[in-house]
Order: sequence, then structure tokens, then C-alpha cells
Amino acid sequence: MVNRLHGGGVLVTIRDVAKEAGVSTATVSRVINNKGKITKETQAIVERAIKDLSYTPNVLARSLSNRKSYAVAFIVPTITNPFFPEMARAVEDVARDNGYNILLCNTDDKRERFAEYITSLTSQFVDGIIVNSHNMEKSDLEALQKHNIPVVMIDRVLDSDLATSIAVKNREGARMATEHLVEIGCERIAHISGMEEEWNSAQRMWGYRDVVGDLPWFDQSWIGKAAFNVHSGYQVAKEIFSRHPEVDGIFCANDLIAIGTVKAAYEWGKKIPNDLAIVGFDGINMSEQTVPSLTTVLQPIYDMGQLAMEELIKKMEDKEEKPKKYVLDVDLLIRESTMRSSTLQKDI
Amino acid sequence: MVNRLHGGGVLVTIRDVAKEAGVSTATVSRVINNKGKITKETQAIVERAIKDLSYTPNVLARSLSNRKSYAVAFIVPTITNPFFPEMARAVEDVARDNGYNILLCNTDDKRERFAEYITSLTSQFVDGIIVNSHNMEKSDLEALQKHNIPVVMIDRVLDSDLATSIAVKNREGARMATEHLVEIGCERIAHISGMEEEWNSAQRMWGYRDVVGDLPWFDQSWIGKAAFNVHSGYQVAKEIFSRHPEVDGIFCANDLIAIGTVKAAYEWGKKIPNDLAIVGFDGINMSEQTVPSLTTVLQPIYDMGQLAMEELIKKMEDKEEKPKKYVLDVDLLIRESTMRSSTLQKDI
DNA sequence: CTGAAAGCGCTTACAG
DNA sequence: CTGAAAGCGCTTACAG
Repeated sequence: MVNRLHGGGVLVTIRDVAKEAGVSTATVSRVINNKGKITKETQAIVERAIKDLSYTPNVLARSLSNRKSYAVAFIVPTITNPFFPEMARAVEDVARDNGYNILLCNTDDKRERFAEYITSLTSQFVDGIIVNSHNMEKSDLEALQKHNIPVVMIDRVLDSDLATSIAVKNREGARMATEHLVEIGCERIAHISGMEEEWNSAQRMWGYRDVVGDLPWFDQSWIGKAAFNVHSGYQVAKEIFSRHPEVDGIFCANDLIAIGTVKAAYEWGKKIPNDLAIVGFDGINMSEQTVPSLTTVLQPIYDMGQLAMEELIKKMEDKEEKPKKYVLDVDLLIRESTMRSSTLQKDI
Repeated sequence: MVNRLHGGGVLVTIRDVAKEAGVSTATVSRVINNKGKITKETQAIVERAIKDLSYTPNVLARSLSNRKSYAVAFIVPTITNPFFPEMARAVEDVARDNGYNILLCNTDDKRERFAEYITSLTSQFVDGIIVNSHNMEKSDLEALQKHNIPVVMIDRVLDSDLATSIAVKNREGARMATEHLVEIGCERIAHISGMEEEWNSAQRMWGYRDVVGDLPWFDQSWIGKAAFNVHSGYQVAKEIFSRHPEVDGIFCANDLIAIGTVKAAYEWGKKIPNDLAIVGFDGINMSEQTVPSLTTVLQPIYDMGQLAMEELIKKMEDKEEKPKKYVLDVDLLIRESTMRSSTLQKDI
């Protein structure tokens, strides 16, 4: 009764265990899952047999019976942006504690890639989805809903009551960042934003405009558009330097852009923070570890991942029906890139 | 015949499609999988029905029948080390092109966590495993083998013919790095190594010793032990500075440690590269984006991930039996952190 | 070219 | 407390 696989391995099934223990498969299933009443003796016998045959249950078969795979998809633009690994850790920590596995999906912000994932994930393979992408459309949410797959969206509020969403006060954070630059004496403050299609990116730009939008020197040319990565930040910062050599403060839409801006400033000969003060957004670990360390708007990255997974579990396990909307607070972390009058070396 | 899920959703099965099209489930299965001969007409009818019911096959059921889940585990110490996201992208790119999904597993270098994953993964949930961890033991490989789950190990050569391994010339790379420091004039060269249990970490240390081990000033106190992250590198660098203020070059076992060393040097008032030249290892993207940019030993990170997944696919699809051992070349990338006589600003 | 039926390895009402 | 049997949703020899 033991199946030989073509590869040469041997697959022990619940049937083999039942035979070995002299009981039915139902009984074996019960001891494995600790369900129903069983006498100490039969339990011992079954456990003995499981050990002897070094049996491990086939989770695929179990999943099919239970209609539950204990797998969850984590969809991100790209895991190479350090923001997402930090969040992934939180998601995975909660997932593991609850017996779930994480499927990693990178979309590169491409609608096509995203749509492929949604299609493949609706095939009953995952029990739920955590998504961090501006590619989600209403129709996706409906398809997911139809297949009974709950969704938690992070950092992206698609206005829908089909999914729980978790975001931060992007606009307020951006305002804090820009006001901080004003307070330390910056008089020409530029902004490097992320892609306009990104909701959070747009919010951060508006926060910046809330502060400088009415000042006499301001016009659109003070806003540069970058992608959320270092290289793009570096390039756009240089464009701003040549357009506005008098710039003395930059609020960057994320920390990676800020790191690129630091590099551009260094090459351009601008001293940080005295010639140019820089503020980032996100509060990734790296923001503290660069030279100079970055002033930034801290999102509670780990907490967001944790909350997302916890909410998703509630929905998957049917204890909750109504999607919720979280909007979390952010903090301004003041570090070297804006510390003009500190005891630290003033410039790099 | 349509099943109503408790959540309110509706699950369309192959049976519903068959009924709708007036054919057997076997036929539906054949058109879905493009197997066997079918007339154009029945195919059209079936496709019509699939569309009308917006049917998607249940991959769990398919997996159970096929004994193939099209899922692969990617096991890493922690995805927050940027080395792994870069590799994960390669793995996922190849995986996606071949219809596989990636399960993300962080072990934090803990044997216990690792063992839990191995146990859970042997339950037929994944078709193969790519592992980057020094926690793998011979018994794990045997268990995996027993369950017919092929393994590719990266950056870690556990001497076994049960798994394919992919590594780089760690010792040679370390030698190149240290020799480079000698060549630019460093006379007291320290090393900050990773954890000793790590095979690659040990190799890099030996490469360093190959170059400086016989010099009169050398002793064990020139080697600091860190974990593979920025904060640890920062701390150990400071220890070295106070133990050996005369240090003028440091070879760090990875780029994160090097980034921490840059920060420590900055705080300590040591100018890079003239007071202190620094070389890292790995060649993560960030190594190019710091100020100063880091001289480093470049591993072909993306290629390694790609190769790993390609090899794994071969093994999963049974075209290959014999495990292989790859040992790839590395390159020394010379950048600002060791450019003592360049036209760049000399110091930061 | 197509269908009836058995099988993948579990789980779980339903009896007893 | 335990077992026989049906079912989860697919796939695939085997007939025809």
C-alpha cells in the first residue's frame, strides 16, 4: 500500500498509518488534529505508528478537504525597496504564529503583472491577500470577493467597502516634514515626489504644497517627479540643483529618494545640512545608518504589517465581516540631515 | 450543483462547466490543460461555458491529482538583508516564467525556526526548496530526499551529494579585497567577519589571513566578529578603533558591515579613504549609493538566484538527477571608499 | 475524439 | 469512542 514515487522516494499516507495501528483513517485523522474523543490507548498506538513510519500529513489533501490552504499572498511593487522586507517580517511573524505561509509576489507596479497574480491567486490557492500596490482596481476586488478571498490593502486607500485598508497620515506627515525645513531656516524648499499614480505619493505632495504652495517663490518647477528608488532620486535631485541652484531644503517622498539626494548633493559639492537640508519619508532602518543619518517621517512599518496580517486572519477565519479603515499616525524623526545647529560636525 | 460557501461566495467547479457545456469533466479537463485530441467544436463549447461561468480551476485539487503544487520555498536568514531581496527577484522572475510561486521563509539563522520550516515543507506543500542558511544539516537533506523534494543550496556548501550547491569564490574574493588595501598603501588592515558558523564568513576570514596572516603586526585582535548587519558592523568597527587606533584599512565580510563601519568612522572623525579605507563584500545595490560609495567584492547576486531556480526546475521536472556544485567568480569593484588618489574629493 | 470510473490523501457527518 | 463511506475538485488510464 505504500506508494513508490518515480523519483525513488516513498510516500507514507494516512492509510499506511491506519493499517499499521490497526485502526481506521478517521481515527488517525482525529488524533492528528486533536479532534473528537479518543481513548488514551488508541491515541498512543496511533502516535507510535506515526512515529514508526515517520508520517507527515499531506497538507495539499488536507487543504482540499478543508477548503483552506493556510497560504497568504503578500503583493508588493518590489521587495528590493527596504520598506517591504521590513513589513514582510511583521507579516510573516504573525503568519507563522498562526500557521500560515507567505507567498511573495512582486508586481513592479505593472498592471499586467498585478492582474496575472490576481487571476492565479483566485484559483483557491491562497486564503487571503495583503496588497501594497496602486494597481488594484475595483473589478479585482469584486473578483476576489466572488472567490471568497479577503483582502487587506496597505498604504493605499481604494475607496471600497470590499477590503480593509491600512494607511498613514501621509499628508500630515509631509506637512510636518516641510514645516520642519521652514523652521530650521530653509527658504527655498523643493520636493521630489514619487509617481503621481500612487495615492500616497500624491498625498505627500499635497502636504508639501500645503506649506509652501502660497509662498511667492513657489511654482511647479520646485517639484520633481521620481520613482521610489535611490537612483531615480539621485537623478531628479541633480535636475533640481541645476534648475534651482539656490535650493536649501528638499523634502523627499521616501527615504530611498532622500539617499539618492544625499549622494547628488555630495557630488555637487553641497554640504548637508548647512547648504542643503534633507528630509525623507518612511523611516526604513537604512535611514538611520547613512552618513549623515536622515531626518524622516516615520511610518510604523512593522506595526502596519502586523496589523494587516491580524486583520486578514480575522477575516479568513470569519470572525469579522465588515472591512475597516485604519489611518495611523506618523512621527517626525529629526536626525543629522537637518541638524544645522547641533554639536555634531556640521557638514559632510 | 453550485456550492454555496458560508462566506456568501459561490464556487464554480469543473462539474458545473461540464454540465453547462453538456460534456464530461474529463473533456473539460482536457481543454483546460490542452491535452489529448479534441474537436474544435467541443473545445469552443467548453471555452464558452468556462467564460460564462467565469470558472477558474482549483489549483489545490489539481495539485493533489498531479502531486505537484507549483510552489517553491525560498529560505533565507532574513529578507531585511538587501542581498536576499535582490536574489529573491531573480528567483521569482524565473519562477513566474515557469508557473511557480515562491514561499518566503525567514529563519533568523535559528536552527529551531529552520527545522520547523523543513518539517512543514516536507508535508508535500512545495515541490522544491532554495535555501540560503547555515542551519541545514545532513539529516534535513535526508528527510527532504525521502519526501522527494529537491534542494538547491546557495552560498553554503554542505558537503553532500543530495543537493545542488551554488557558491562564489569567497576566499579568493577576500584575498583580492585585502590585497587591494595593501596596494593602496594600508599598513594596518583589520577584518570584521560575520558569524563563525557561517561557512562563507569563515572563508572570507581565511582569505584575509592569506594576505596579512604572516605580517609582523598581525594577531587575532585585528579580527572583529559581527553579525551581517549595519548596526553590528558599526559597533564592532568602534571596538576596533579603540583597540587599534592606528588601523588604516578594514575589509568587512559584507556590505552592511561596511556601511556600519563608514558610519563609525564618520563619528570617530576618521576620513575615508585617506585615514581609513574600507572594502565590503556582496555588491548589493546600496553599496553604490552610499556616501562614499563602497569598494566591494561583487557577487553575481541576480545570476545566482536565476541559476538556483533554473537548476531547481530541472530537478523538479526530473530532467536531471545528479546534484552539481557551482563555484562562481567574483569581481573587485573599486569605488570611492578606497580611491585615495582619485580626482574626487578625497575625504568625507 | 469522448466518457465512466477510479484515484490523489485527507476530513467529517452519520451510525453504532 | 470508533469505523464505513462519501466528499473536497481535479486528472487520467482504460474502453469504446
